[in-house]
Amino acid sequence: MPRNALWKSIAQSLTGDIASGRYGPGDKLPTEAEMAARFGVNRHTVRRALQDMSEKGLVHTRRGSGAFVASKPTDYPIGRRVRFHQNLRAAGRMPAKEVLAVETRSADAREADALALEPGAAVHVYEGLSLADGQPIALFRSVFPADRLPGLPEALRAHKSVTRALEMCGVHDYTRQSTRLTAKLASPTQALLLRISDGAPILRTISVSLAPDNRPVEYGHTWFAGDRVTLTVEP
Amino acid sequence: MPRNALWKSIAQSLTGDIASGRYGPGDKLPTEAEMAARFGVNRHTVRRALQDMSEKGLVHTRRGSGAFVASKPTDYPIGRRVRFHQNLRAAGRMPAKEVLAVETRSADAREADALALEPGAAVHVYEGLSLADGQPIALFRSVFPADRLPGLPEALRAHKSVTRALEMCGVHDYTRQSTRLTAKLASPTQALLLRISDGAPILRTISVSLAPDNRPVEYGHTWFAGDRVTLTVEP
DNA sequence: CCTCATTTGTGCGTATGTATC
DNA sequence: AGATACATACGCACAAATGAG
Repeated sequence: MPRNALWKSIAQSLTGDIASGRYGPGDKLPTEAEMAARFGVNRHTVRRALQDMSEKGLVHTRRGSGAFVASKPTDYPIGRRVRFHQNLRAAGRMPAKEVLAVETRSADAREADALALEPGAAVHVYEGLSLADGQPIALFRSVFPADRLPGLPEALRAHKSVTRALEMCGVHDYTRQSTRLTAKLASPTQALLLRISDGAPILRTISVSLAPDNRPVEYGHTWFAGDRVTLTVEP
Repeated sequence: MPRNALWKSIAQSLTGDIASGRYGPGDKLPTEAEMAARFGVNRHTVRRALQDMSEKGLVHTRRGSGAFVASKPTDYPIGRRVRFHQNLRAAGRMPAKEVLAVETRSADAREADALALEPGAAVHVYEGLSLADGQPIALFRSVFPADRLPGLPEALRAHKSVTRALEMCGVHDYTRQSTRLTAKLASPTQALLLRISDGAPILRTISVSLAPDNRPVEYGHTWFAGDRVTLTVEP
C-alpha cells in the first residue's frame, strides 16, 4: 500500500517537474487523460493532484483548455515607503503597469473618511494591473483627493507611476500610515486579470498614505496574487 | 439545471447554517452520509462542499471522527509594538498562553546572526501556544540572548508573558525591527496543536525585536492559524 | 488491550455537462 | 459544427483512524 496517498505522489512528481524546469511558467501540462495513462491511475486521481497543486498556486486550470504552470512568487516589501517600481527593480525584475481606468467621481463614505474629506467630495480613481516580468502581480485601486491634486489624471496617464504623478502635482514624498492585510478568494474577474484560478487565494491590503504635511493623499486597495508574492514588513 | 454547481449550493447552505449560529464553533456537523441523504446527493458531492469549506477555514475534518466548525477569525496587529495580551484584550477576547518548552541551548547560525551573537552563543528558547477564548491562535518560538538575560527562563515560567518576563530582566521596552510574512501549510504537528486541518494555510512571521539600546533581544517565529487571524500593519 | 461499528479518506468506473479550440 | 478537454455527479469498494464498549 502506498504510505502516501497516490494523488499526493503524483502531485509531488509534477511539482518536481515544475521545480526542475521541465515545465516552465505558462507551460501547458499534458491533459488529464494523458497523465492518467502515464501514471497508470484513474483520471480522478490526477484531478485530485492537480486540485492540490492549484490550491497551492503552482498551477491553474481552465475548463476546455488545460492546466498551466503558474509563475514564481515575488517578494514585496510593505513599510513606510511602498514604491512598486523601485521594489521590483531592486529584486531584479522588470516592472510594468497596465492602466485599467482613470476617472474622477464623488467619494463614497469609506473613501471620504479615509481621506478626511467631506462626504461626496471629488476624488480621482486610478485602477490598474501591476506586472513583473510580464506576469500579473497585483490589481490596485488608488483614490486621491481631487481638490488638492487637480492635474493628477493627466499625470497618471502620462507616467503610470503613482510616485511620479504625485511629484508632478507637488507631492514630493508620501509615506504609508497603515496597512490592513486580509486573505480573500479571487473573484472570476480578478482571476481573469491576474491569470490565476477562480477562487485562488488573494492577499488584499487596504492602505492610507500621507503627504509630508501629514494629510492623507492616497487610499489604496491592492489585491495580490497570493501565491506570487511574499510581503515583508519593515516598520 | 442548477446554474451553480451542486456542491457549491451545499457549501453555501452549510455556511449559512454556521453564520446563523445553527452550528457554533467546535460543533460537529452531521456525518457525510447523513448530509448526503438530507440533501439528496451522493456522498462525494457533500465531500466536495466540505472540502471547499475546509479550504476557506470554516470547518476542519478528522478522519474517523467528523467535520467540526472552526472558530472565528481574530484581528491581530503587527507594528512597532506587538503585545499579545494587550492586543487581544483590546479586541474583547480572553487571552491565554500554553507553555510548550523553555530551554537554554546554543544558537544556530541563523539565530546568532539575527541576534548579533557569536555563533554557538547561549540562547533561551521559549515555545508555546497562544489562545483566544480557548481557541488556539498561534504557535510561537522566541529566541533570546542568554548572556544579557540570565533570569529569563524563570521569569517566563512564572509569568508566561514575554513583556513581563523581559521587564523582570531589566528590559522595560522593546520594539519590532522587522517582520517577514510567508504563507505555509500546516504540518501534522502544527495542525494538531492549532486544531486545524492538516495542510491548512498557516501565516508564518519571522521577526526581530530591539531593546531601547537598539540591540536585538528577541528573534521570533510565529505560526498563525491563517483562517483565524487578520494581520494589520501600522508602521 | 482488544474488538468492532462508525466515520472519514482514497481510488476506480461511468456518465453527462460545458467551455475551448 | 465538431472534436477536445476540463467540471460535475453518481455508485461502488476498501483503507485507515476514531472511539465506545
